[in-house]
Amino acid sequence: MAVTAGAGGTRSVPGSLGHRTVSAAVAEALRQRILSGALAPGFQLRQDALAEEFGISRIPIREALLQLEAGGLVKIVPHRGAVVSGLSVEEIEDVFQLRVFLEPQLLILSARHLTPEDFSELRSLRDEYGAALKAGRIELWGDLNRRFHLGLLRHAGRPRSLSIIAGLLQDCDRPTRLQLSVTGEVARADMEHTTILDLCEAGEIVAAANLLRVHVEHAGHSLIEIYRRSAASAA
Amino acid sequence: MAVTAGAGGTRSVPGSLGHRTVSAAVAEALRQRILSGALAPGFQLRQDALAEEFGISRIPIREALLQLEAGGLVKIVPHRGAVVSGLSVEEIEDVFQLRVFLEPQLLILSARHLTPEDFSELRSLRDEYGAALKAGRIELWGDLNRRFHLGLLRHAGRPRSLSIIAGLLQDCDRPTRLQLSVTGEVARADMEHTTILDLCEAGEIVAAANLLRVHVEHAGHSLIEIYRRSAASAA
DNA sequence: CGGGCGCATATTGTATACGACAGTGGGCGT
DNA sequence: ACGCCCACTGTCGTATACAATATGCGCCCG
Repeated sequence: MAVTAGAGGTRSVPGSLGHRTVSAAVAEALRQRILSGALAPGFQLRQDALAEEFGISRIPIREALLQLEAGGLVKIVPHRGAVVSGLSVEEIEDVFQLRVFLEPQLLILSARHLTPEDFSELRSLRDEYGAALKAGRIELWGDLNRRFHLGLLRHAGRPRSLSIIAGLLQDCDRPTRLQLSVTGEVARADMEHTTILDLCEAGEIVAAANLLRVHVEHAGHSLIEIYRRSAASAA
Repeated sequence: MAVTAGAGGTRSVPGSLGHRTVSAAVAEALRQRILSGALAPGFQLRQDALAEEFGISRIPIREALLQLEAGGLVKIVPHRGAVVSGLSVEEIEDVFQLRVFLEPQLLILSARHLTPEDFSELRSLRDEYGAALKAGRIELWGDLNRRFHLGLLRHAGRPRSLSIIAGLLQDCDRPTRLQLSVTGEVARADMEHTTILDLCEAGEIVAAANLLRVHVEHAGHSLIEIYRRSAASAA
């Protein structure tokens, strides 16, 4: 369909991109905007405006918003529209506490089943992460971090836990990115990732799990510390 | 809207019900059907058929399906429709391990903040539960159990954990209901609920948390035991 | 002069209609 | 005879059009 509408004007729906449906593409685009902070928490998303901007009708917009609501990125109130949802300090603390408990546990289950291919993939993710760090490509950081963590835990045989962690990682990502002047933290994370990987490959699974726990704990404390100072936004 | 279409036939959308939109009502109706087992895992949901059955157009159906996919009840494949998703034994084990881990922890945080009103509400839920048990109203069981558990944990100050547990409880519900000839288990659960409530009210928080852990553990083991025997369905 | 009611408007929710994709069966070529 | 290509069919995805609902403002009444 897409490109018949020359009328639409200024737009850029990446139908060319790998997505199979327009609504999925829009969902992805909006997700990026929200995670990147371009759309601040509390911002109201109006269907008409989005539809016009993307040069499409409101139906795919609505379905995209539904998908985002599933991921907790927006909140939809019937007849009143969708607003970008933010996380309170309380919620962030909760998210990190869950990660601290769940991730090491899964790593212990998963580590012994990591294959050489897994290690190679994880190393390449870590390399990309380091490269993104050096290049200052902040917008890549969250996704790479997420894929790294999930890759580590992939073989734990706990599918539900894994999908929960995926959600937690995504929710960590946004507030983290907002206060990302702390590149020191990211560099530290990079080093810790490497060490965790080495420990896993060496069979030092418990040590790896402990380091992972510390790694997440530290990231959480650091983020909450920063978050508390700029006590402005609310949910 | 709705009722202009007398043509539809077997109408059942309860617009009278508290729902504010049709799609939400449809989502709820389908959720009930799936959780009650009326729609078996693997069943393909065709939008046309559902639209005709409810006497509405496909749009609210689509949005309802999106919402269900968010809750993990169905899986949507682009251009190929939605199928009811089932849980593998592996997933059920995971769900119960998560509950065993999370619920006692939250109870310890929540118990001391339960108000007299909370206790009164929880007792009345427990009473309803017992009444449903005696009356054999199986379809009420899951919802009451869910509300009871969530009510206990309400004041833990861990919003994200709470919503995760809500999802876990929902996912427990369906497989549990399928094999519900084990009324003995339900009766046992009823007694344990009462004891947990008493312990909380008496301030024996740790004891309550321990009993809650045992309660969930037992329910999990029992369900998995049964589930393994009738090893038929898959995800 | 203040408070409650009703209309106007903006936005969302739903219906209908059309175009597009995946799966399938028959016809054709080799 | 076997395999490939093409048109067909069923279903989904999206566009357009209409109806319903929430909000803000002005007006009437107390």
